[in-house]
Amino acid sequence: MQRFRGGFPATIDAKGRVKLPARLREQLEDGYGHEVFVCSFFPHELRVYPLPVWELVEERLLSKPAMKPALLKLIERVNYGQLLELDDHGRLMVPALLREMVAVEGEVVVSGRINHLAITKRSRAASILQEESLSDEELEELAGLEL
Amino acid sequence: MQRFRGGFPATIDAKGRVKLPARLREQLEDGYGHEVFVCSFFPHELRVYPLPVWELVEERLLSKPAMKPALLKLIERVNYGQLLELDDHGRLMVPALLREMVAVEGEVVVSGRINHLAITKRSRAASILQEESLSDEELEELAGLEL
DNA sequence: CCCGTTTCGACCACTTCCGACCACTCCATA
DNA sequence: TATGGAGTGGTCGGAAGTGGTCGAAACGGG
Repeated sequence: MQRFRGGFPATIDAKGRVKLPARLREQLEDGYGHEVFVCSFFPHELRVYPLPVWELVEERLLSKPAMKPALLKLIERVNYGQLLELDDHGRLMVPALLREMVAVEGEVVVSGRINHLAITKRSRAASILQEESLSDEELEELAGLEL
Repeated sequence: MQRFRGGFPATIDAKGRVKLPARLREQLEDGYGHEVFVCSFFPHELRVYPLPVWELVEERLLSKPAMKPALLKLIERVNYGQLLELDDHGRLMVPALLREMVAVEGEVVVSGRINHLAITKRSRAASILQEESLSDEELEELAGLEL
């Protein structure tokens, strides 16, 4: 199974178009075709799932027996997602509704996350990478991971 | 399993290219080929993993059951990494995004760290080597190590 | 129902970037 | 001094990214 890896810069223009970086687009189109499902789990990012992958994720979401509040919130968000196609330049046209709900526009980073792509504001990525080192407790957690 | 050992000077030129020191490059290419994954765990350094090694590390990172905050931060950082190839001179082209986000440029040190290479600013390496002696507590920790 | 406004997909043109290639210097060794 | 490996710097063309126009379709109000 093809894994998405790597973070690349991109921009969302005034019309809401995002050009997926070539490296990620290759991985996407070779493995799954050019249909994707775009949605948001969290306010700071958009997620782009290849359609076949999304169908599995959706299955898993809906099959959960107990409708815990967190799950309900998630499903409500997902319902505002969109099934989209890449145009011939590999661009996604993100509908106005999604753009409004998720505050991503202008300079963004598109990053591979194993089974989907994430679109986040570049400023957010920068602040995460530049964040000062982890606390002692956090370092403790990572001990034994053999990184 | 090939272990990386040794610290060597290198420079990152204006285009973001780093020539891996020959000694380390031999160890890398002989053992694993010329595909690498470059990412940042901490703001002051880049890490270069041979692809086969990275796949193991990634597995270990993702398989941790409890998503502790420190782990989440780490994974988010890793998502901005890049899959790269060495050019025919053994140089890595570090993408602008990573260069911006991790403050490494100009004079650096490339050092072997068992299973990966680290790229840090040379000034940082220098200050560590010149650092004043350890505190009493720190010396205490080291007792019995037979160094 | 009709028309003005908005939205979106297709198409086109320009700019930027980066990866491949080449040229040169600096040492160490013979 | 000749030679080869290592490190450094630059160029150049094709690919990738960016920005715009135009027309069809969708929508809402009168």
